[in-house]
Amino acid sequence: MTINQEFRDVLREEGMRHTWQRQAVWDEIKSNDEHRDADDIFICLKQAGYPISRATVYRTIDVLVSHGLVRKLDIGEGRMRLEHKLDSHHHDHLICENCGRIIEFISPEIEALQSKISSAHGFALTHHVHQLFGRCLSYPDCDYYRSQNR
Amino acid sequence: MTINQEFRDVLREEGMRHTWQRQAVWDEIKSNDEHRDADDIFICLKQAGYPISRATVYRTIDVLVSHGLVRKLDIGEGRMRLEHKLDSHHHDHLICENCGRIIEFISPEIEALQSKISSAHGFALTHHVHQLFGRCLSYPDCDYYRSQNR
DNA sequence: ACCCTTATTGAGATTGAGTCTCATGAATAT
DNA sequence: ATATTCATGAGACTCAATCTCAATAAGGGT
Ligand SMILES: [Mn+2]
Ligand SMILES: [Mn+2]
Ligand SMILES: [Zn+2]
Ligand SMILES: [Zn+2]
Repeated sequence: MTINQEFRDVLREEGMRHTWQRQAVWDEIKSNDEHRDADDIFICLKQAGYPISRATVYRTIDVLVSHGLVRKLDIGEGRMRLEHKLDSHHHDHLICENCGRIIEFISPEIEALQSKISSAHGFALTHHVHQLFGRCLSYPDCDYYRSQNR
Repeated sequence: MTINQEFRDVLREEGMRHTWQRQAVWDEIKSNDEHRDADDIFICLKQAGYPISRATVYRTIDVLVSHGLVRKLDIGEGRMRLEHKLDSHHHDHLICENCGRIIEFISPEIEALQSKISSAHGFALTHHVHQLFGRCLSYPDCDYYRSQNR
């Protein structure tokens, strides 16, 4: 999954076709570590000159998610954010309600407690959503960052 | 908040008017402990014969939420579920992906860890979203329950 | 290289939860 | 009772995401 050739193979193993559209969406999502949404990706590709359709971007994102290459993140905005799973160990998120910053955190203790709670209730845990909302006091530019990022 | 007279007062303290529509929405939400959505409430009221509008149901829910009487629950279905906060200490949810059951859990350990993580990142925590998705092995009627509840 | 089959695409229509508009109606204060 | 002003209802509207379907192109076979 680190080089182009591999993405072509991931698709072929499922009998799916490798198109420049799919490659372009995957490349764009890989290209940075922010938590952008589908329309961000679409706009980037259009501005880079690709004649791609919004529907194809959405469809490709679903392909990437079903192959475990991308994760959708719903932070209650009415749209999905995305993140590639290349260098990723699982993590959850801290979200600043003022400036919008998204900080990642890992807590083996919480992960363990989740498993414990699930089995205590006779649940086979498949995944979880865990988000902490607040205000990032530690970033002095919280308000400035907000003004810069919509 | 347990008797009618009090809801009228809650509204009046904010200079808001007490209408039968607001009372009916609040009564309906109070009437059971499931996690229904706005349209469930609307349909119940219509079937009970109230000539209420969908817009009023949505608006009243927001009033109830802002007064701390109701909590919105987003479990990634594209719509909000609701729960009244009458007998409620804070809790989070286990959600069965097969039958749709929603089980409540409380974990003081996790709550404490959340605070710890937030302050470690210089965050002033305001609220959190924590949901465990899986399958409820402990309920033998999981499939049956699913078939009964859409 | 060329065909053929069939997955994929693009444009725009559609969906669905939730919000907004604004004329009409109702709740409260005096 | 009247006046004031907030709340309501019907339907238009928003916005992310999905769907439709005719046109296109990927990739296996020759
Ligand atoms: Mn992340
Ligand atoms: Mn609950
Ligand atoms: Zn901030
Ligand atoms: Zn179940």
